[in-house]
Amino acid sequence: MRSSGGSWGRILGRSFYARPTVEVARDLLGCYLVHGTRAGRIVETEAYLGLEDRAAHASRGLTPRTGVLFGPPGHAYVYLIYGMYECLNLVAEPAGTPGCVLIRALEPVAGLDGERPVGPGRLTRAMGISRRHNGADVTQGDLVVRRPPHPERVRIVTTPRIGITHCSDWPLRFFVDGSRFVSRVSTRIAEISRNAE
DNA sequence: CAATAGATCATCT
DNA sequence: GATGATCTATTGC
Repeated sequence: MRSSGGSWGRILGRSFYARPTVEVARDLLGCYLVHGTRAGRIVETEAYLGLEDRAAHASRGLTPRTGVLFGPPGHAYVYLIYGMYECLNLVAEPAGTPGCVLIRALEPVAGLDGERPVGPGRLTRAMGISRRHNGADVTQGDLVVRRPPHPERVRIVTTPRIGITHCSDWPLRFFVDGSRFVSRVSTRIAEISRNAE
């Protein structure tokens, strides 16, 4: 696999991420998360916004931890949750504006050796992603996202986000309709629509 | 099935 | 010192 013509498509560049967080979250569905020889197809995401979104880390403002969220788009934000699991986010919006997309579930594609990359804490474990990737540029290097040459046209289901206490009604969770690899399907559905590809 | 408890620690108050 | 964008095992119906 070469960087331009690999079987998993072209690497998503900075401009893909420098857009409204919700757009990025929806458009990431169907793309491939690739770390070394491991790869998975993104089938579930959540958008986390800025100061107005009390569920987002960025709502606390600029702190040592949240610095990446206020930085340039196309970087990884990885943090430890519940002392035990690590969550992978991709920073969106232009530099200076916070916003990120939590990757919640992957469909296994390569190198995962039977581990089910479903759920934010499990997929990082399966993909070998950890806090060492915090701040890493995902438009180049060993951790990247690729868009397939001919993306499958899918239905996108929109629901409230999972596992949060604030803003728990905001419809900011997106998943590929019908995928077996979604963390929880039985949530009340806000909307079903189609993606652009 | 659904509901609950426990593990475990960086971050912020 | 409390909290939390989780997961697993266990209990209870």
